[in-house]
Amino acid sequence: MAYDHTDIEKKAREKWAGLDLYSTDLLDASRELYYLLVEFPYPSGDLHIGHWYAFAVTDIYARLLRARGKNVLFPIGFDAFGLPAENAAIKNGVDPKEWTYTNMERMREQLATMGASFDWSKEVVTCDPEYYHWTQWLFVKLFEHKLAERKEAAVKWCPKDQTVLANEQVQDGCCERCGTPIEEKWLTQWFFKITDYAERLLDGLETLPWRNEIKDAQRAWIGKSEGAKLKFKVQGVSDKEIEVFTTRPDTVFGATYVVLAPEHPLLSDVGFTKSYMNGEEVEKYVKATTKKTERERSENKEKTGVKLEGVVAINPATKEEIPIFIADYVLASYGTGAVMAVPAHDERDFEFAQTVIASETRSDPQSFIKLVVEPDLVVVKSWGREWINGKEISLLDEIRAGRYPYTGNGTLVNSGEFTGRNSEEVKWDIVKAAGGEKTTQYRLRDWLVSRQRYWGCPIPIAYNPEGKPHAIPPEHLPWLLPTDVDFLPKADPPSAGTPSKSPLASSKELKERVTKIFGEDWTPEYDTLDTFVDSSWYFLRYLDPKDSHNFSDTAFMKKWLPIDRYSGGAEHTTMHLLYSRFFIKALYDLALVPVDEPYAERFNRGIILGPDGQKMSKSKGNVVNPDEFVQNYGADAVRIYLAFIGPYNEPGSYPWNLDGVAAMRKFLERIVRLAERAHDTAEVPEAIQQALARASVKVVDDGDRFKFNTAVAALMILTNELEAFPALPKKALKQLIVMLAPFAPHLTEHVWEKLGGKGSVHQQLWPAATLAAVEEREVVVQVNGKRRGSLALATSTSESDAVIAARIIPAVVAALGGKEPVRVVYVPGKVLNLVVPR
RNA sequence: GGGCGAGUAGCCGAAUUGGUACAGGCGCAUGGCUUAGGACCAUGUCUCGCAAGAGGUGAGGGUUCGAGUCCCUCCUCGCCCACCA
Repeated sequence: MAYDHTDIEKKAREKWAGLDLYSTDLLDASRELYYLLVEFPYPSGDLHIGHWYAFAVTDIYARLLRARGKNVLFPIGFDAFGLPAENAAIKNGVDPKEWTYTNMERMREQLATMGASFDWSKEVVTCDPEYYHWTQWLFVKLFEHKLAERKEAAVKWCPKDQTVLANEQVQDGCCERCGTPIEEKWLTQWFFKITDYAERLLDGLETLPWRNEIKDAQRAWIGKSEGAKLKFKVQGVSDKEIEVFTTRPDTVFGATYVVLAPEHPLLSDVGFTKSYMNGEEVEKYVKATTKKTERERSENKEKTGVKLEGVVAINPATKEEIPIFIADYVLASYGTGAVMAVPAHDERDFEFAQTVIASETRSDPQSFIKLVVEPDLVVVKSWGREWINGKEISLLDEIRAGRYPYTGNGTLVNSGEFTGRNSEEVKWDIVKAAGGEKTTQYRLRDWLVSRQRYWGCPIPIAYNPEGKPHAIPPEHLPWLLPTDVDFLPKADPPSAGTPSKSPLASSKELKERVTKIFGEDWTPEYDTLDTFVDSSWYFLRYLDPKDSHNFSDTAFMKKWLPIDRYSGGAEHTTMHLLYSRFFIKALYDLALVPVDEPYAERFNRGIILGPDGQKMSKSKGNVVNPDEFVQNYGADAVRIYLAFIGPYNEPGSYPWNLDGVAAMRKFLERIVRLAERAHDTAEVPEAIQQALARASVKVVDDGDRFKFNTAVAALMILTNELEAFPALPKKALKQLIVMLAPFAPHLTEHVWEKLGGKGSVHQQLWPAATLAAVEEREVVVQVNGKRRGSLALATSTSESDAVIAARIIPAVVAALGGKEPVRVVYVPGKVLNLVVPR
């Protein structure tokens, strides 16, 4: 029986299609329901190794679950809006829609060659009006409940893609998509109020059984910090005050100046700007910093800033007059965009005092360093010595001399009535005394969802003549993406208050549509939605993608949610995963979905490296093309290899071994040969039954843990064991084939037929594992923890009987050296340790 | 700089709760079969040792009858965040 994989795979797929094997009957509750989700792909055009790793391996689990009698929903679709389609349009003049749909067609065919058992009848395509109709409907719901709102804020801008980006989409100060250094702008944009849910997003993590890496990454991203808002009155301009956020209000007595971010709103407040004399210099600095990319701002270690001349703020604790600066080390987008500077107790403020203050005020920077917290002597004792400038000096002396910022807690000094108290203990009393209020800040920013791009879901909003946004009424949804549009991005970035330069602004049809519905002087929203909005709810739509009355079916949602297991990439931890958790929580509050966490389990898979152990990249020339291997060795060999390459339950990185797929091919060929010599014997020998049962249990356990590497190893061991039997019953071999079927769906279908199996191998139930209660197990006998022999003992053997048996072993007798054990440690079935005095 | 994770053979990796360290695969070696084979089969493959045995999971220490697994210090690598007040 030759193994012609091309022919075998083609025939197997035709057979499955004929039997309609993978359509899920959502109403069939006679079996246990299981919703297995894998992140849907972007239709980039070609299936690469990452796609195979994502879909083929998750498919193994879908098939395992079905074999175990579960009613499995394993859907697929396309995250089809997005920048690459539009960029292709700009570059090659093709219609983004055509580009996208052509790619999807190709990818459907390619996905089929994997042997993936997706239920295509529930396919979801986010750029179909039937889908984005409901994205828009959900947007309107959020808008009506003030969870979607327009506001002015410091936002990230990509000068190449000509669009704003969400905070999460900036990596290393660069645009996630194109790598261009991003700029910060102050703009009016649409936001989802994810910060309202910060606390609940944190709470929800407590009960989720996800791996800690994922939960910790989300916690870090949300970045909760407890602190206080304090108000610094501006002297001379009575109604102005500068509000700062600090996590260390206990150091307020040491605040010797205040710093505003260059984008701080006060700097565009006429009442305030006329209060200082060096307006020109300030404006120059502001302009210079806003021009800088975020990367330039953070890479430049040297701090810069300008003092506002002729105006001072009042420290609310000391009532002293202190200078005001602007400096770009203060972020406009965090806290209040202003900080109180305590150079004695904050490294950044200390550095600023050493450099900028020295040059800006012509006074001794030391006069700004006011010690208010002294390290407790206990602390100093344990780490109190440091080498500074090559000399060993008491750190306490350095701190007292103002030559070293001390950022820990300790005893307050120079702090009025609080002097002598513990800084941590009186922190909140100081807030009260200074007239401030306790607040919690989050690193998480509201989710910016507007994009100045064409190929996205149109935001279903129109503006009245006063510029107030109104939702497009439901009867006009889907709010279609116009086609009479010039995609080319406009050169100038938008600025606050100016009309949008988005591609949609060039559509006459869109404007006419708005005029017709709302009247003259009304204008459409020209921005489109971030594609992460599309993907925040797609898994709800899978339940009934053709429903034209609802975004999803309530009865189905009650049955099938939450998703049992979600398989995806680690790169989505702080983006998609966080966004969709927020989205579901918001919809839960609006009573639209029955659960407030979407995913019961989440598994982040790893990545496949090139054969050289480096990340695959065209420039390194180490890209592995899966098609080549599929052609030479078959899809099944590639599937098994990917399952075998490493544990799927942790986001490690695994180098592609050039001989690996060939090895799996050899394994499959051994299976074929094994099938050829199987007999119609009626009885399956006990030893074979046990080998089958061991594999059956192991594969199920490992599968549930997403450890397909050891599951494959178990099947290899089983194959080795079966090969050793001269007479192989077909019955036994069929069980091996059923267990191998999830991994190698095509070949096993072929072999199943050859063995005379009925129907499809994929309709067979998992072999019941009747592991004989093993009476005897090998027990290791140790003397003082050293292995001295072993015994085959029933698990029911008592400790004293075990000791008697052990004391007959010569090596044990020798090791005991005539001494009596003073202690015996006996773990039945595992170990017997005799402890003697040394 | 901060957070998280990981270091086991020539390579990828096994080792559910602390209980025989290195399963399975690759690679390599020897032999068989063969006109030949990069096919297939068999055997071997952590180190030292003829053997009995001893040592061995990045380094050092600790807890324990017993540590790859737990604790402390350090080193290296990876990922994420990064002037977040």
